[in-house]
Amino acid sequence: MTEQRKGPRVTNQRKPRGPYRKSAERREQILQAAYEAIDEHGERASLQDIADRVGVTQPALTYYFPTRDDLLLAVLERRDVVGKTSAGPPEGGSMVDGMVGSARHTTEHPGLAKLYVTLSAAATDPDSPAHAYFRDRYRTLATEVTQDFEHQQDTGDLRTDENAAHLARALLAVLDGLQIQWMHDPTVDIAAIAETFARLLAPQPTTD
Amino acid sequence: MTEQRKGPRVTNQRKPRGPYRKSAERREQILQAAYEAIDEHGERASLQDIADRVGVTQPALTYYFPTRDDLLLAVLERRDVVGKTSAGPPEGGSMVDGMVGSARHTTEHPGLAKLYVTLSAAATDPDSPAHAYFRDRYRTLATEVTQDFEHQQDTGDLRTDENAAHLARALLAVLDGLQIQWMHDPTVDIAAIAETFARLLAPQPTTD
DNA sequence: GTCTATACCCGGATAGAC
DNA sequence: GTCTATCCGGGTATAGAC
Repeated sequence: MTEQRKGPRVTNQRKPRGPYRKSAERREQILQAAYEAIDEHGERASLQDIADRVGVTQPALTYYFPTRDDLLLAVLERRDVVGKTSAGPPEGGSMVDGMVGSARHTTEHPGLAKLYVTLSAAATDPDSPAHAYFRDRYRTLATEVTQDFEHQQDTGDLRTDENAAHLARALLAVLDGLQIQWMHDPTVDIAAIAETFARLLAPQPTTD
Repeated sequence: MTEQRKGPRVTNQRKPRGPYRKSAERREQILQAAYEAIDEHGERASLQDIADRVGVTQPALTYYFPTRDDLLLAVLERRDVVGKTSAGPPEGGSMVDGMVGSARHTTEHPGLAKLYVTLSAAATDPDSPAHAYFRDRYRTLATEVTQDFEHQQDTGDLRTDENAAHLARALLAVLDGLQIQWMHDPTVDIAAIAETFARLLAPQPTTD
C-alpha cells in the first residue's frame, strides 16, 4: 500500500544477472550524474539536468527512481555517510578525528551538505521516502556514539558526571549545527569549534 | 537591477496613512494566514492555500509579496525569532532558560521549525532573499551570546579556559542540531540535553 | 492603489508506443 | 527497457478592471 514498485528493484536484491545487468549500470550512471549535479548546484539540480548528463531523457530516470526524492535519497545514502559514520568507532581515532573528518567533508562538498539539510527537513513528513532513512540514521548514530562514550567513560577518557547518551546527542547536534552555520558563513571555523566542544567532554579533575 | 519593486513598500517605511492603511492591513492578514498555514502544513503550504484563507486570489499575494520566498521569509521574521532572540540577554534568566524556551517554541510549532530549517538551507544561495537574513541573524546571535559569555566569565559563571566566541557558536549549533534531531524523533528530550550541555560550560575547579 | 483574470513557464509524473 | 508525448500543478508575469 505504501510502496509502489516500478523499477527493476536492484537495491538490496541478490546479484543481478541477465537482463538486469545493464539496468544496474544505468542506475549507477544516473546515481553518479545526480551526485555530481547536486554537488555543484545543490538541490536545485533538476531531473532534466541530471538526465542531460547521462544522455537520456528525463522520464527515463523515473524508471529507475520512481520519484525525485527517491533519487535524492539514493544520492545521500551513497556518499554523505562518508563524512559521518566514521564518527565513533571505538578503535583507531577518537571522536575528535571523526568530527574533523565530518567537517572536512562538509566544507568540500557544500552542495551535498545543503542537500542533506534540506532533505532532513523535508523528511519530517512521514510520507517522505527519506523519513525512515533519517530516523534510522540518527538513531543508529546516537547508539553508536553512546556506546563509544560509555566505553571511554570506563577507560577514563571521558567525563563520568554526565549521561553518555545525552553527550552523544549533543555531539551530533553540534556537528549538524556547525554545518548549518558554516553554510551561511564560511568563515566559521568548524574544526576549531568542534575541538573546543571535544575538550568540554574531558574528564573532570575534581567535581566539587 | 537586483530589486524590482511592485508592492506598496510598506516595510521599513514611515507610518502609512491614507490609501496605504488598507494595504497594511491586507498585508497583515496575508502574513497571519501564511503563518497559520505553514504552522499546520509546513513548507508545503502553497500560495493557493494561503490565498484561500484570506479570501483573495492567489496572484493578489504577489502584489504584497513579490515572490513566495519573500512571503516565507516574512513569516520567519515575524515569529520564529521569538524562540531564539531571548537566548542570551545578560539580565534576567541565564542562557539555559533561553535554550529551554527555544526548545519549547520548537516543539510547539513543528511546522515553523521545519520551515526554518528548510529556508535556512535554501538561503545558502546568495540570490535567495533569505540569504542576508540568515547570515545577519547568525552573526548577530553569535555576537550577543559571545558578549554574554564574556560577561559571565568575568563574574565567574562560565569556564574561562575556553574561548567565549567558540562556546557561543557551539551553543547555537547545539540548539539547531537538537531541533533537527527532535523533528525526526520527538522522543529526543531537547530540554534535558540542553541542560547537560549547559553544565559543560560550568567553571572548572582545577584545570590540571 | 488594489485586485482579478489570464496566460506562461518550468518541473515532476504518467501512459503508451517502440 | 527506454523514449515520445502529454498532463498537471505550482509559481510567476502581465493587462487591465474597479
